[in-house]
Amino acid sequence: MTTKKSPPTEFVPTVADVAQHAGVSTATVSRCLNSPDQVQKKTRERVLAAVEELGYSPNFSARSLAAKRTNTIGAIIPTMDNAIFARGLQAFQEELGTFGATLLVASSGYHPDLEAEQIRTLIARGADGLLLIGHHRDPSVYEFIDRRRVPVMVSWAYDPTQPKPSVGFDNRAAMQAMAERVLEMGHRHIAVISAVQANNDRARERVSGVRAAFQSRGFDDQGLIVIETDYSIERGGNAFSELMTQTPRPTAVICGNDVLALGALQRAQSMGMRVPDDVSITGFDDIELATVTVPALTTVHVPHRDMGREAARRLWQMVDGDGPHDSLCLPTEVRMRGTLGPPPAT
Amino acid sequence: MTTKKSPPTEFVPTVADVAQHAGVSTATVSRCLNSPDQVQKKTRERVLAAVEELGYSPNFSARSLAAKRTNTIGAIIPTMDNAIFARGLQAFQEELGTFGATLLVASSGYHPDLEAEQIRTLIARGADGLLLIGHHRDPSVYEFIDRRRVPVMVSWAYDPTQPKPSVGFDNRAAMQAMAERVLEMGHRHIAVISAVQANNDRARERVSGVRAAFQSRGFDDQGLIVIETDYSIERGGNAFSELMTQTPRPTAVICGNDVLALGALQRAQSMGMRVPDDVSITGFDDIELATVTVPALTTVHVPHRDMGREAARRLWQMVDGDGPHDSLCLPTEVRMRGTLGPPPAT
DNA sequence: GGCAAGTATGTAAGCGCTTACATAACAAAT
DNA sequence: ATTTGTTATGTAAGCGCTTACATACTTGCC
Repeated sequence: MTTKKSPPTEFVPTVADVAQHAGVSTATVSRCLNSPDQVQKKTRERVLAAVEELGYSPNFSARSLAAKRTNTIGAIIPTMDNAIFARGLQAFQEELGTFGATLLVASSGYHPDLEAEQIRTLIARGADGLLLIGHHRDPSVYEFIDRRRVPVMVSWAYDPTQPKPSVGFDNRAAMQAMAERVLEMGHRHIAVISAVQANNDRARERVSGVRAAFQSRGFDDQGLIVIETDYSIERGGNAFSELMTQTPRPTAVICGNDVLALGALQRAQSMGMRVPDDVSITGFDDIELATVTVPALTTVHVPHRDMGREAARRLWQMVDGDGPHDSLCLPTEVRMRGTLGPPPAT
Repeated sequence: MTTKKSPPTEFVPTVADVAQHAGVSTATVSRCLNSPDQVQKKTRERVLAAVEELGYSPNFSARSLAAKRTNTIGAIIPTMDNAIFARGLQAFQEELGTFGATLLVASSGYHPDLEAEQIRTLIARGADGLLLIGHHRDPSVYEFIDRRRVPVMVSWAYDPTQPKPSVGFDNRAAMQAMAERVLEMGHRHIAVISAVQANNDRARERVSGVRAAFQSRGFDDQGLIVIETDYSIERGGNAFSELMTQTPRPTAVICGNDVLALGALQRAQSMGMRVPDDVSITGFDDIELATVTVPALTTVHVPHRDMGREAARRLWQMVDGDGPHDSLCLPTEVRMRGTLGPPPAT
């Protein structure tokens, strides 16, 4: 039940009210709020007192309309469902906060069309800059963005040959390192559970990293089984089940991310298989959950927080008018934990 | 490296451009976009063609400034870190989408001051309505909200005696049902790992639900141990460790949510305890992970999606000017899975 | 044919803010 | 005392849109 206890009379103060209250012009009030050192200390204090007293807070729409600037950054991530992007985005947001900028997040569900629409929406909403995940998208999308002169930062990927700057990591090299560890353990029957590679350059790079490992170690990658599936715990489990019906049965399953790996691990256990004795499983991302499973997940650690922070810094510099920026590649690292071991003796 | 391939000349069309292009006035263009049936079919088609051709999309700031409406709903959740709010919020967002509204999300980190600030920010940004988690907050916050005449919907809680309408569930009754099951299993030494109860009415209600269960079953709740901690897997684990040092050692640990329970479960296992043979553990929320642990988590299922959807519908009705709304209480349900069993024979 | 009652479109006044430019106030230099 | 330069504040023109009101055009009916 809503008790409509007669609310206090609606009065939302505007600059004009503050100006009158402080005995100055609206311009001075505006300056007090936006570039305080342009106004004399004494005046400033008077204005700020008026602001306080009236409970004034500037109207965002009016401000953005006049200033042609929203102090808002848009980010479009593939999904909020799992924790993969959470930590990096959190750091991104925190860093933006130190510049007085706000973050607007949208998720595309790994769907290119939806992503394009979200980009349009965020730009229409006046986003001063955009954070996008991965380089791959339709050229028309980039055309639209360039037309509106909106700075873009790409993250969760690193490719200096692409037109947009990125702060990320080398998905291919990272996965190659992981796959090499798997090969070194003695595994020869290896399978990959990957995200759908179409429209996802990170997934493609990771699979190609596995192949690169085979080559670098002098093996043939013809026999490598790759299953593509959506990211979810259950899908990971299903893919794992499918893999276990193959002959020869893979002794190691390399997963495109931790969520998939979690699903595989859980399925293995509920199938009565011991990990890593009967089968090895590896992940990618090193989300919090990876340390909590039993055994803990062997995975590729990604410096999510550093990545988010640095992406925010550089993107904001671009927004603030500084010239184009170089890309930055952050180091990843294989975290050996409990799910990778030598193949079974058989 | 950023290749600044000379971008196409910047030209962002405005209503005036579209109007001229279609040979009508700006008012007509505006009407075409906002209330299409007010304009004749023939004219409308002409205008829409111009819109298409110029790639026009209305400036959000200008539109909100003029219309005094943003079609934006703000939501402030305690945390994005774990999955607890993800599903409900997703449904909330989807439902809003069907009304043409957008969602702005902020997180407060369970901190009342931060939450108050976020509320101010969202209102300054012109949010037409607000989704808040739980009823409890400082009266001055509600005063501010009422002054601005911003409709508020409370969720993840249900209390029809509170001034703001809510769409949620009865935290107390839900937890009472769970605790009764635990008691029925024969447990007498029971501990609770709760979120910090200060400023969190949901946590308080849940603990009080456990006590209510003791009473309803004719037991004394004096011996009930309650540990408060932040929500995180690790904190849950630490709390669990601490509980296991108590004498008599609890045979069942009721957790305030699934994340805490997950931490407890994992810690139990890494301590070499068998669940539920040596100790029972229960959760709350039924997030995806709860079904994936081994054994799967016995927990309280909350209809997150229904809750989100219904909250969106009702909040939007309030925004659209319909009168005050009743609160809605959704049913919860104890999901018996693998982590609750009878106490050990000893 | 003329009038009332619609219906479709145009005109123009803001919405609340920022900011280029104008002005005022003052200090330093002549 | 006048000029010049510097700094602090004021004036007012928009930013791109919506919408109340005015106007023009239909149509139906006596």
